[in-house]
Amino acid sequence: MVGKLLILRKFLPYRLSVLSNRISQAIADRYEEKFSLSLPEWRMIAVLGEESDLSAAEVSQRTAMDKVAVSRAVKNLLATGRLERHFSNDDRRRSVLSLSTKGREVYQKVLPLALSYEATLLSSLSAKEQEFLDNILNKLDDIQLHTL
Amino acid sequence: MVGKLLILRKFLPYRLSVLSNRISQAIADRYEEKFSLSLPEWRMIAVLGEESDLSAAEVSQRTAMDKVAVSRAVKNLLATGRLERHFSNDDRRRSVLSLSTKGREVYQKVLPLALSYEATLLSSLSAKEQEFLDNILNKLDDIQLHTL
DNA sequence: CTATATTAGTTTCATTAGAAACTAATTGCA
DNA sequence: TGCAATTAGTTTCTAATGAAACTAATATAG
Repeated sequence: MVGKLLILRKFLPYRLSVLSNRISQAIADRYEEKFSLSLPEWRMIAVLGEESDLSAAEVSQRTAMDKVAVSRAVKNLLATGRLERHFSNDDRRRSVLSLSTKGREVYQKVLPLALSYEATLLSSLSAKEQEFLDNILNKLDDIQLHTL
Repeated sequence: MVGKLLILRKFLPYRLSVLSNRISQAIADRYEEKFSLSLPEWRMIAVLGEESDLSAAEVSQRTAMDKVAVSRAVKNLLATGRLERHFSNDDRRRSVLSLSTKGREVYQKVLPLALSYEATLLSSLSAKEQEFLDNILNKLDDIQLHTL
């Protein structure tokens, strides 16, 4: 009986982790260097650039960040004047978040950087590979890991 | 002139990050719960299960963990009796690491869990998609991010 | 040789991230 | 009403992470 092997560098979870960390780190370094923006802060700017007047919980849902991370990003972005916050009249616990003029400027500057970053990644892939990748990621996203 | 959009949930670096974090977290939870093994410790066990008598630097290279992470994993695995260490006679700075009997037992138990985990992920993909994914990851790995 | 530079690995220190506890506002129900 | 349960968001406390400083061994230049 031959034992099964696990070659770490071919193991899918490991490969995804190493690749993703390398990419995230490279991006985070750039945002930090050029805009003094952490990755959570950048994500927050990204979603609010797409859609305004979200609550912290809605930002949390759209960015996959937990509420603590969102709370800290809000705090920092408010402190640096890139975010505006007021509170809902319906429910005065709910924050209503939007980018300030300064925040929109940052968004407009970071946007091309982010898109060109992604374009560089995708440029190594054929059109067909890009299409496959999109489908593959969708399928992997759907797996219910807790049932394992 | 129409501004470009960045929809976070379709942005490749973001998708990879969320997927990878979800998978890594699920795996880490299992290893922790069943074997009191952190993910860095598990990675170390995985490479030493494949190949014995590596130095810390060699483990670092094979696991993509930095030397501090390796040093801590060594410390913990020694403390729990799952690792053996001696030092090279050629160069008494270099550690020579291998799994203890107990460490090999852990390896043999975790191995099927890891493989079935991966199998679950892959089972959502067709054979063709699996092949594409392998190639795609190889290509993405080769991109030199620092030149951006 | 021997003094300086380099290398392997560890420790320390500062930052980050997450879990749990907390505050304040709202809802539901007796 | 009014009191318990829930929800939104914040703060606090602890653990994980990485950079930089450190120790010990080896290699190299004079």
